Amino acid sequence: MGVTKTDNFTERQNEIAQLFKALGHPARIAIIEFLMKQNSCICGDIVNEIQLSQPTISQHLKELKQANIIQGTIEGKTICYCINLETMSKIKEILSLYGTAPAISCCNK
Amino acid sequence: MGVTKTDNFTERQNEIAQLFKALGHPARIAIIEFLMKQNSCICGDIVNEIQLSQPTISQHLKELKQANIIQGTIEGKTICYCINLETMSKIKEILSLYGTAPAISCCNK
DNA sequence: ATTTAATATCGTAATATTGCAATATGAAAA
DNA sequence: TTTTCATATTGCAATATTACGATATTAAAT
Repeated sequence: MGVTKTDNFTERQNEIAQLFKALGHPARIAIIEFLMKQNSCICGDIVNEIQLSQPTISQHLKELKQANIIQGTIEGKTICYCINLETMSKIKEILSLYGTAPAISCCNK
Repeated sequence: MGVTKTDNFTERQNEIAQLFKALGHPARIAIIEFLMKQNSCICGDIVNEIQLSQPTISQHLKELKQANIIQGTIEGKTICYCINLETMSKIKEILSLYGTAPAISCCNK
């Protein structure tokens, strides 16, 4: 149905999935990498950097913002986006929980 | 269009996005958490644990398998799935690249 | 050989996502 | 205050995802 049955899962599971989903598109990965590469905030040059239309980039930025992965501050008629380090740490913490080696395992012998 | 323009991005960016996309559903998060909780491989009791039909679970397992996040080994008429720790480390490495504080930043003052 | 049990695949309906052209908005510059 | 520039929103077409019933597959048990 294309509709996710969120009721079956915990709030935390849904929240985690939302975070990863927001990272699950190459344009959004490219945006994050660009923000990192700049080592500071940039504004609208993302559109020049990435070969997608301005509305499409704007939409991807919106999704990253909604997931709290980036944040934007208005600077005159420009907007300055950068990575939300708190959210990034949060994601890393989640992953450390998933990545520890189990004592017994049939597959990792 | 619902179609992702993968050509605009590097192979690595597409690969990373695929990994996160695979993690971007609460059922798949629940599956991973269950696999971790078991601290060993499990088989088909995922269907009992998660309130989704057997075909749906099977589909989610397939996606996780294709992304190399889990792996399954056949054990008689049962299949034993477990987390692929190598892939998990890979994802963690990627995130460490994204999560380091930039020297100059307009948002994190 | 048949049955049973576990998992996968197919087909399909409902909904979500992606992308863009057109247009709106909002703030500085002229 | 009109223009200009940067970004957001709307509307829509194409494709992808999610979910499940029905059915296939596969291997052990009888």
